[in-house]
Amino acid sequence: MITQKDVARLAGVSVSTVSRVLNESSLVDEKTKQIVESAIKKLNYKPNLVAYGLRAKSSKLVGLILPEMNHYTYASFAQFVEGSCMEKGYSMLLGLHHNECELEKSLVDEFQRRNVDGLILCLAIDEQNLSNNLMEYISVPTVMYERTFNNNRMGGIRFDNYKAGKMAAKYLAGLNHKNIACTVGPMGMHYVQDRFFGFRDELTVQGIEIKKQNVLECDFNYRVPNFVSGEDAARAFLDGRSDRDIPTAIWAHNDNVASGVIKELHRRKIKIPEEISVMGVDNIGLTDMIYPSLTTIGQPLKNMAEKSVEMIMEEIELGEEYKADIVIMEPELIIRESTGKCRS
Amino acid sequence: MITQKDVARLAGVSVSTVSRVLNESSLVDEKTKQIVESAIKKLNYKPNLVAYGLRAKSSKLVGLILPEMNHYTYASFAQFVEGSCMEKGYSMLLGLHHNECELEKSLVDEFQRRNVDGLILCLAIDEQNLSNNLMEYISVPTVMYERTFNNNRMGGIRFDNYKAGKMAAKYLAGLNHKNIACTVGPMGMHYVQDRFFGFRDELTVQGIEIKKQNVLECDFNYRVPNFVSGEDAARAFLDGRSDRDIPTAIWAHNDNVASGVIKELHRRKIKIPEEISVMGVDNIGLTDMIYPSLTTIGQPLKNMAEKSVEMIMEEIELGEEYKADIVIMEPELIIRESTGKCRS
DNA sequence: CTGAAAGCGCTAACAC
DNA sequence: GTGTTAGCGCTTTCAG
Repeated sequence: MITQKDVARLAGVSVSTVSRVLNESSLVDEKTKQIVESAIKKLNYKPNLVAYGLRAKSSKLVGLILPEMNHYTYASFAQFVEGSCMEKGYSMLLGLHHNECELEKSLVDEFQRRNVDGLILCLAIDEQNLSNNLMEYISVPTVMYERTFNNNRMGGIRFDNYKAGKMAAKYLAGLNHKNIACTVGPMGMHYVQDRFFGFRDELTVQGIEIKKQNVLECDFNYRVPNFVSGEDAARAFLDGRSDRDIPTAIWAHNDNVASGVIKELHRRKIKIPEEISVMGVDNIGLTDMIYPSLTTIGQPLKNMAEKSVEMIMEEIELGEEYKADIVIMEPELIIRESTGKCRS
Repeated sequence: MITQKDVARLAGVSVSTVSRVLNESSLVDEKTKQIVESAIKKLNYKPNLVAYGLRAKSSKLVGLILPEMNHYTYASFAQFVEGSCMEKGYSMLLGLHHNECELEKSLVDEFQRRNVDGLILCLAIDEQNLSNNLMEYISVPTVMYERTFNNNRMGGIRFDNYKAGKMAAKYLAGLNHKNIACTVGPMGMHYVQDRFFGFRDELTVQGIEIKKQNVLECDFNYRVPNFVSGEDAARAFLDGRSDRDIPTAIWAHNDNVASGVIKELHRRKIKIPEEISVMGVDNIGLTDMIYPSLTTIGQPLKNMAEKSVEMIMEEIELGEEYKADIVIMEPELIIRESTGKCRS
């Protein structure tokens, strides 16, 4: 390993001069600067970031903690976070907690022991369960992703799930659908609730009532893949019903579930969207790859990732002055082929 | 931040004693050990890993460098690598180079400056272009993922692409298909070549000749999504052909492309697999979510990830003694709904 | 068995 | 302007 010492020796100066050149603390003679710089180049010296971090008490490291990576939204979010960090001269540590609190805690610990400058965190559990527990462990600037809560100490960023639900309902109502079904995840999760309440409220505004048997809570327990829940849901909405009772539109609370719905409809040779319109939320990569391509409400993942990193940077900069804020990002209606006018 | 100093003060011992307790270098009296341990607990002291790393010249950090995260195989591989690292007490830095050599180089640089103990690297470019360039920059234990090459300095791990091609061909031939089409990526990439050569060679073994117009090189340039290439390919295999000329089976060189093929077939109301069988490679999450679910040749991503980390650990341990090895992992035939017996 | 001291590679006061 | 010195939090000789 080449160190400042080596450079200093070659250039015939002291290490602090080398340091000064590197940090552009202008108080260095142009001539010595040149000499040092050529020595740096000759030795191909690169400052060691561990030592820098120890001394400067800043690691230039951001820790990103997510549930998993097998899910498009997380993978994509991670990709954008990485990009933003890189751009700002930070590297990204990635940890996955698989929705296990123990793992989550040890990741937080580990990352803090690595002096991360900031943490972007998507909690394993609902905000209720956590507040007392994990919160005290965290002593670095943190942005909560997706599961936010107000503690005016940590920033948060999330998607406007309520509005997403409303947009979906409005769009389907605008296509003249009256008999509408939907899936929901476990209502314990805020974001799940929000999506559903938005959907229901907007239907009410539109003068549409959603029948109880047309709302299906999926067994969203991480043991059954989402799309299988979708297949089950489609079955529930179709089996043993008279034609009049069959919904003309199905809104799934996420795209994975929607893909399962579509799969089951294909299996039954039901035409999409001619007979039944299908819609999701998230705008994952899959939406364009299936037939028919899926109409959905998109999350602005890139913006959310960039904003998260910006918030972290701001928090790092301001320190105590920082005032925690929860940023809620706008959903976007993305119309593809899986939805159409109601024909009955 | 709580440091050893604080613990030492509280326990009434020296920092070196604290360090000894932490590192279990047994030469410490049971009684003082107890005192120190209770002080540690009381203060909730956690050793700082940056300082440890600087001193020990081991960061307990593995750097994973991949092209991107929007692709299922990479996301999944990353997930498994993270899990393996975690298990072994390592954290994972993640970097994405988006197939840009410049970015790749700066990631390697950056990670090395962070004293990563090892690197798992999926190159941005084909091995040819790189050897002179990047190789010299890398001075830590490295495992090449997916794009391997023999330089007996770095380990490598990849999927047996040739065999994957063979397995696909054998399976389709076994279903009695004779008129078979396939897609290929840019033949400059070894792994693309391997898949195709395996496919072609096995067809020859089976006494089947693949017509030139039934091999379509996709414009696999990262500007067009894979699945769009698949749609284009399907069109090319179908348009302006007499019924006799239309293939009864299409093998795509990856699952994303296969999904595009399926999409286009749906659009034309062609029954899968009754009229045309479709098959892919990789076994990405999508394969189960589309209709019909996709028969494919699976990569053992979990094994590959675990093996990569093991190789890194071995290399770290053995140092100069380490003998670089290229490990080639077995493909697995996964039969789903998109393929069936030839009916013509 | 334990404490004191040196040093990992770097930066920042403080002299000169 | 530049060199000297101290110190970030830790481990590891070396004495005792």
